[in-house]
Amino acid sequence: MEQYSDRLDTIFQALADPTRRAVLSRLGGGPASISDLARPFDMALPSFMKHIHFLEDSGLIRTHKQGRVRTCALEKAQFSMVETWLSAQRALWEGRADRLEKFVTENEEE
Amino acid sequence: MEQYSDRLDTIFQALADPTRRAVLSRLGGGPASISDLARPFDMALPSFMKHIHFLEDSGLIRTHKQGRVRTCALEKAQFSMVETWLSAQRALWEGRADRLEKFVTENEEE
DNA sequence: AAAATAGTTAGCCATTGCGCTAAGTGATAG
DNA sequence: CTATCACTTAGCGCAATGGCTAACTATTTT
Repeated sequence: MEQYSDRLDTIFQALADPTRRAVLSRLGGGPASISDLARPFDMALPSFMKHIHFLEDSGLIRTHKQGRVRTCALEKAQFSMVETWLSAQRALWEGRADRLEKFVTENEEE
Repeated sequence: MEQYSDRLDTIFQALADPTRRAVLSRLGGGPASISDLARPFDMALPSFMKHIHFLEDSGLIRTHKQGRVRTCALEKAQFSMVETWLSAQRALWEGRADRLEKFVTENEEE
């Protein structure tokens, strides 16, 4: 359970970019193709694709190609990593020394 | 309300590093000095200080120097930015077209 | 079959991130 | 008043990020 931290790294970093967050919001409404997703952004396609790859590597979206079209969809479950971390953090503030706290501190301190 | 997105950038990026998350967890237990915080990490002090500055710039911690000691403390309120974004995201999945959704989409799409 | 569409690959560039060492400052301890 | 302590500043090096253009592949459309 040491890659828990690595996953969080990647997820938080995926979320640290406005383009990627906007893509996630868009996908909240349902799946979409790369070009549909890219349209609102003033950015060359290859640049945009990097964001898609980043999101896919983080596990926040999954994609699948059919014919010449690649469709992207949210991987909602991945968001719970963030929620778990936040809850654990709150648990610490509140001085609760429960499972959650142990789990996180043991996995975070290097 | 255009810097809402910039704030999120900085906050998420602050969270995208295991050292910084560990510091936040540590501070969850109460304020601490720089050297106390740095002790567990196998890292030169100036390197560690960059993390502290990053956290302070993100607003997730605040610090204050007295004599030669700088004390750091959590700025818990800042964590709600993340929670708000997550809630908004969930609201989108659930097709709820409420205030939250509008707020986020209007501020995210560039 | 030719043209248009939807991605993809390769490579360049500037900036930022994250580590380091060396040397400096200002407060406190002896 | 000298030494130590707790940062702080300056600057270096390397890898990753986020943008670009140019050129390519594979699928539809016409």
